[in-house]
Amino acid sequence: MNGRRVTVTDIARGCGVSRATVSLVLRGSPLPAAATRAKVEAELKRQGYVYNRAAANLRQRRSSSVALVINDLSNPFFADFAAGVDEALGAAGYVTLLGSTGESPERQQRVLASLMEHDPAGIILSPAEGSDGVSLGQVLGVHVPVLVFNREPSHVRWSASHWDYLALDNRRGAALATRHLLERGHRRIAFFGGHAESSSCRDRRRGYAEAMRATGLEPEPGWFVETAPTRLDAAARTASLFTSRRIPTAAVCYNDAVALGLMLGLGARGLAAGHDFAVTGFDDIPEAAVSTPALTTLATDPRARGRQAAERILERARRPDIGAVRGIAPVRLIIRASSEANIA
Amino acid sequence: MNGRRVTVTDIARGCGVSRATVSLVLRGSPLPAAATRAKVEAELKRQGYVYNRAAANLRQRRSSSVALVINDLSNPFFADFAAGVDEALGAAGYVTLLGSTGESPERQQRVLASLMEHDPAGIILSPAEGSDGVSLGQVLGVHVPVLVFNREPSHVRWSASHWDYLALDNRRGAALATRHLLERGHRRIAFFGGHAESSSCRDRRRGYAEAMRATGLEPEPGWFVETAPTRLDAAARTASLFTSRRIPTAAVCYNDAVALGLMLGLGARGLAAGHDFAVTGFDDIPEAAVSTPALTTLATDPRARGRQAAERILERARRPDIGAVRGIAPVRLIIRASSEANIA
DNA sequence: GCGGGAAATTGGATCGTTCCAAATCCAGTT
DNA sequence: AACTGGATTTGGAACGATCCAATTTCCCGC
Repeated sequence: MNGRRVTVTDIARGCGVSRATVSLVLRGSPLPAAATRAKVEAELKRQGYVYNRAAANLRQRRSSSVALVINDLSNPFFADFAAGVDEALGAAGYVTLLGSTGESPERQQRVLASLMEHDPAGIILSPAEGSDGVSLGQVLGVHVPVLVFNREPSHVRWSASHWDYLALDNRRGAALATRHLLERGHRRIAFFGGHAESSSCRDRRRGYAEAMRATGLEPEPGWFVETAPTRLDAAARTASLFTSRRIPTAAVCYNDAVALGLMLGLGARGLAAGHDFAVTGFDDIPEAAVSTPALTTLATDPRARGRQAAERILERARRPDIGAVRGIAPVRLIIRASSEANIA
Repeated sequence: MNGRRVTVTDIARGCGVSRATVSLVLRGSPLPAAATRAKVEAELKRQGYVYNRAAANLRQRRSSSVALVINDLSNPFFADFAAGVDEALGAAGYVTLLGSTGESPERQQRVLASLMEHDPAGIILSPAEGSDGVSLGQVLGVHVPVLVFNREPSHVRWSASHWDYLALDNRRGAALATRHLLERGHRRIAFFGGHAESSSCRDRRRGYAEAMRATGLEPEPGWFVETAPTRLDAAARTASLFTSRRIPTAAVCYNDAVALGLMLGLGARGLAAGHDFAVTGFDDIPEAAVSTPALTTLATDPRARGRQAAERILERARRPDIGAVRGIAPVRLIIRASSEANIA
């Protein structure tokens, strides 16, 4: 319980060799003689030595950590992503510096500034809503490798920056869901939920609209309903779908939370999702598989995305010279009962 | 994009003062004259200086990080806990070193060893299932403050250790749910689900039994049903409740997953939870509020637990001498429709 | 017994910061 | 002009590891 930690100097003194030799043993160099190595190793164990990586990193001018900044950890999608990042970083001998911002750009600035002081080898940032690329550029400086995940901050000149980008294939995902509903015979299909100005919502709307037009259908303005990306707001705005001149028989929803909210809202109007009205989501959160009805949605494998992000940032740390990479991760349509509705 | 980071020496040279003076300015000491301070600050901005906290920590022999090791980040309960920890640590100027173990004790050992090398000011550990206190003691050593969250590793001699402990008030929670059902007039109440050997299940069963006896009722052996803590297994074992000589009219469930499973199982037997049979859960997962019927359960506020854990570990880092603390966090009964059943 | 070359070991400087004791500065007194 | 004492400033040694050039040890053949 008393203070002072054991250092290489203590070990060196304890077994009559120099600090340099102890250091060689610690790093598994082949230089030390077998007998010396054994002697040192015994002493390390005897004194309960713990390596001080901070000191080593200082001398070696390198870093053994990567910062991970997450906008919303309580969202299982991001929590899984974080787990994936940590898993891959750990396997590569790096440690994860966590920062969560709770979707606040101001807090994000503070968190990033604090993490930068710990000299991370790279930064994986899932930006808070409303992040500004210029402010980000200010805290992050120009030296540290950065990977932006999932959504685009405003005012980023990607062409001029060295930031990597990794996002889901929102456009194709929404198109897959839309085509699925079209194949089931639906023609009046709405796009429900999300903040229209967010980059992910824009992309999903675009995929939806393209799939519609590819079948010769033009989405009506009344079929776009904007909501907060939460169950509650989605439920509250269900009515908006039924004021349109041509009432939709199905909806591609911005994400699962919104879809579940819509199903609640439909229930309140006496409509059964999956029977009177078809619904699809996005994300495949655990609840999607067990809701009533089970939700047709797009699986994104956030854990694998996390591993991918970690590997990419480490690769960039190794070779800072290569140009920025834009990665779009595939999504997979999972068909369940909620899209089984008959056509009204 | 080129290498070399700016150091105090660069700043000192850049504005003709000594390193020591720059350091004083950096730390906001009142010693430097206003004019000097201004000059230095301008230079700091001009060169885009970033503080190197690792170097400072080395010199000052202190640490500005706390390690957080989580058994299962993809569980929203723990993800929320992590968010709370990070929030409180960040507010106190500390950084979170994250490690996730995926419920593997072996990986937990590796993760802890790696984190220890970064010299954290403390460790918050939510142990993997099957953790062994002796192995933990080996990696953690005896110097670093430790707080164990939520479950007890085996073979820990708490009386001899300096580890803090923080868990939910399982016993009182189960008692609250039981009393609630008793007040609604139920007399034949079962305790449904969970692995009897887990510490949390033991505690909850105990709270239930105590509440029953306090009303002069003796729980019958047939009223204890063991299940895996999952929806599926709970649904499958519903029948066991109805083989008893005196068939229960209500059940206190081990957790929400089990309760939701039981409600499914009841439905399959033609019974409506909340109408023909009363059910309570534990955890208040997001789904509990929106299931049909909505689930009466115990809210545990994991985020607040996280803040609490962070504050406790920082307090201990400040004063390592005080004895170990065992903390039991309150839980709150949330009454919803699932416990509204009439008495059969 | 000795020169020579490989193998093993080592002292001292260094990473970027802070600590500390000592040095310098600058009125204001005598 | 010398002196005083508070306010500022500063050089150099740490912190715990690693790098590097230099030194010591060891073994071999002659």
